[in-house]
Amino acid sequence: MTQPARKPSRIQIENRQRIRDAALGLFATHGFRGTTLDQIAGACGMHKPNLIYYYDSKEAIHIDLLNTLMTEWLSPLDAMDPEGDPLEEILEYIRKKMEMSRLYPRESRLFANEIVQGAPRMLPHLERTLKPLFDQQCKILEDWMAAGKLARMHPAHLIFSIWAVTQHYADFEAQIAVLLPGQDRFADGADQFVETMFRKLLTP
Amino acid sequence: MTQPARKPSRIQIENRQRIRDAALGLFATHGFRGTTLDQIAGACGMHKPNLIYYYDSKEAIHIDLLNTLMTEWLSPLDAMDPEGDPLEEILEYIRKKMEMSRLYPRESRLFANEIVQGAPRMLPHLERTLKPLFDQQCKILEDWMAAGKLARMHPAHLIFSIWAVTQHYADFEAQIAVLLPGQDRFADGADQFVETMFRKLLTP
DNA sequence: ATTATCTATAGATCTATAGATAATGC
DNA sequence: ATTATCTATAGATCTATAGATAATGC
Repeated sequence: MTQPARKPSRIQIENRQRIRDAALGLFATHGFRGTTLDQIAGACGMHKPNLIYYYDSKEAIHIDLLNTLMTEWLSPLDAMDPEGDPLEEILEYIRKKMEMSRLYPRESRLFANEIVQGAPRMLPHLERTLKPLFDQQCKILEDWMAAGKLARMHPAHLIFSIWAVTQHYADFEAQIAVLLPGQDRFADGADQFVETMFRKLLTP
Repeated sequence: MTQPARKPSRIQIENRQRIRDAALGLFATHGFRGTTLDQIAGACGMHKPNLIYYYDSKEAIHIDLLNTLMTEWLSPLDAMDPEGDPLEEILEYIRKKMEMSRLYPRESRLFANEIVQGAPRMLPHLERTLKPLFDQQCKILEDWMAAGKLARMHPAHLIFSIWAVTQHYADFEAQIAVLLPGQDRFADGADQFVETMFRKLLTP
């Protein structure tokens, strides 16, 4: 209710962005309940009540983050072209997913947190937005397989395995850092491994 | 300090078990900070101060859970036999990991929560216990590959991909339930998909 | 006697608000 | 005038303790 109603000013937009940026890192690392307004305020150099001036509540920040996440997260899946070369289309999708793990690990972990905890705030979003896109992509994969252009397998589980492997590098980074110490996790052949793996798997 | 010092009685052992069982589900779903002593007490039918009678603090419950988790989580990795048939050893390991996702999703999610959040309480454990075992298993895989019994690939990333794919079914169950509704996620070919996938990948 | 349970609550922490003060835009 | 920032704090929630009461074991 404290939230401004009219067209947002430049300062409004900038400050809301600053808040989201600070909150993203904290929610991703400590979860929703594990993050306090004090921490967010500290991270973006604002005072606590100022956050509530820009967002109705702590939850409103979280929901705003999840909403923008959902659209950004889906964009590469959207891009698979039924007319393109099947293997290259999928490998390009996988490359994009790996790039997202590298560039946006906070986003990946925020999403992981939300889903591991049963997707309390995102279930409707998954139903309405992800599900149709997912079904459509499964259909494309099935057609490619039926046409003998890809090895036959369960398309849904194929997508799950792509998500699992690519997101693992962002979500389990703390574990990987222990097991492959002193190396850039990505430069060290993760991309190459993943690409080779799926190429072999998908080749008929 | 309230915690009993001497040999634990049967009731001690039982009640501590009840507490752990209740706390496991809650920590796995809501995270450490997202879970309250009230909730744990409610879930195991005890009074709040009674929990502190059996455990020094909320954190002590969490740490106890992570400790037991660490040993149980590692046992299947331990079981790969350098003398066995390479492909069958790995596939058997994968089957065990899938079974663990199916039977112990709470444990998998507790672990995922901890790692996604940077492993604040488990990093030393990972260093001391998981790392040596991991290096040893990488060595075994390398030897098998060098002997031409497995397709050549980066052994560490191979293990990561096995973990990622198998644990995904437990950790992202909420998402999978939306995308493959009305089906038993496991009966519906997940096991078969994963086994076929890695068999193809690993065959030289 | 010792071990376990229960009620009541202290003290810390956390979200959100009230309201005064400062900065900005017409 | 309107928008933004800041101090102080109310009220809720949460961990952990004190201490009285009940149950169990020798």
